[in-house]
Amino acid sequence: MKQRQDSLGFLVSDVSRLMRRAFQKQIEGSSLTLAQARALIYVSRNEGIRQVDLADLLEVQPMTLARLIDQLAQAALVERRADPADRRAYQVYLTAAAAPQLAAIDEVVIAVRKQAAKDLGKAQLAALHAALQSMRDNLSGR
Amino acid sequence: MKQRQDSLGFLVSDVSRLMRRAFQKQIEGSSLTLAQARALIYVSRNEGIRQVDLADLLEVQPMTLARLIDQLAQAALVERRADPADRRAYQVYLTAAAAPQLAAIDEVVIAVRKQAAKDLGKAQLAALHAALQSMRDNLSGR
DNA sequence: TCTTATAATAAGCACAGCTTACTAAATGAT
DNA sequence: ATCATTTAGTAAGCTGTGCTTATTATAAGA
Repeated sequence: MKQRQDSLGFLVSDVSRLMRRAFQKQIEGSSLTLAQARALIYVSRNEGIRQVDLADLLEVQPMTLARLIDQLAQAALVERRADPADRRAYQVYLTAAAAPQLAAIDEVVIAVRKQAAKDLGKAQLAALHAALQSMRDNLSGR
Repeated sequence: MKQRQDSLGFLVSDVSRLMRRAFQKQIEGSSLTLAQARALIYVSRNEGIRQVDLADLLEVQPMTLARLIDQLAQAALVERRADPADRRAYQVYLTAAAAPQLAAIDEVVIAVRKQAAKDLGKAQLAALHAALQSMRDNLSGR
């Protein structure tokens, strides 16, 4: 055994990188990146959301989100519609083409989790989830 | 409560991003990035290691590691010495300037962990660590 | 009305990884 | 011994994902 004694932060960043790698390998062909997939999922759960609110949900800067929406719009998976109540703002909606992509994402997400967490029991998985969520809350500083 | 129901992968990537953000904020002035810090720590635990072996330990491509070593060498924190047994290879050593940097890194690492994991008990933290390590092993594909 | 705040974005930078292609040296096969 | 293959390191350049700063148009508050 390797006795690496990594600190928590480095460990999380490792796992994140490796999960991204696994994701990208398995979603090959759909040409979606992890960040795009995440944004798409959030749009699907909040159709009609404004960009600024979506950015807040995703905890990224508005500019970061704007580019993601650009990419998803170019792939014809979402569309911007003018907010009737605010002429500065857009509302983001899914297109019909999004459904199969969302299904594909879901499959990959499940497959990656299966691979990564295959040695964890149900209770361990739940504990892990709770711990990570608590960490995110503590770090999000908002 | 926000009821986000994120999948494990996205959650890990969130936490990773937020921890990186916290790290960079706190290590301000030392001009080290997270990846550089990680590489420096690994050098400190394996002085004289060859680059290719270090890359393997860090689970990055040799090219990725070469650039990290470039940066650390330019900051005069490590130095390359010719491997006496293989004229193609370098061995990587710390310089005297590395010690205070390593100490600073350690401080920040501890501070970030404290902030992130402040709601986790000792046992929970240990379980989290174990779970993440198991995930890394399952994903590292080697 | 006039000032300030907000939504989106343009421009451009930083970080951290990758692939491909190359050189020099080591290793293995014939 | 020679020749082919593999290996260590790196140059060049791309990608993904985030950031900051500044600009424009609009909305909202004083």
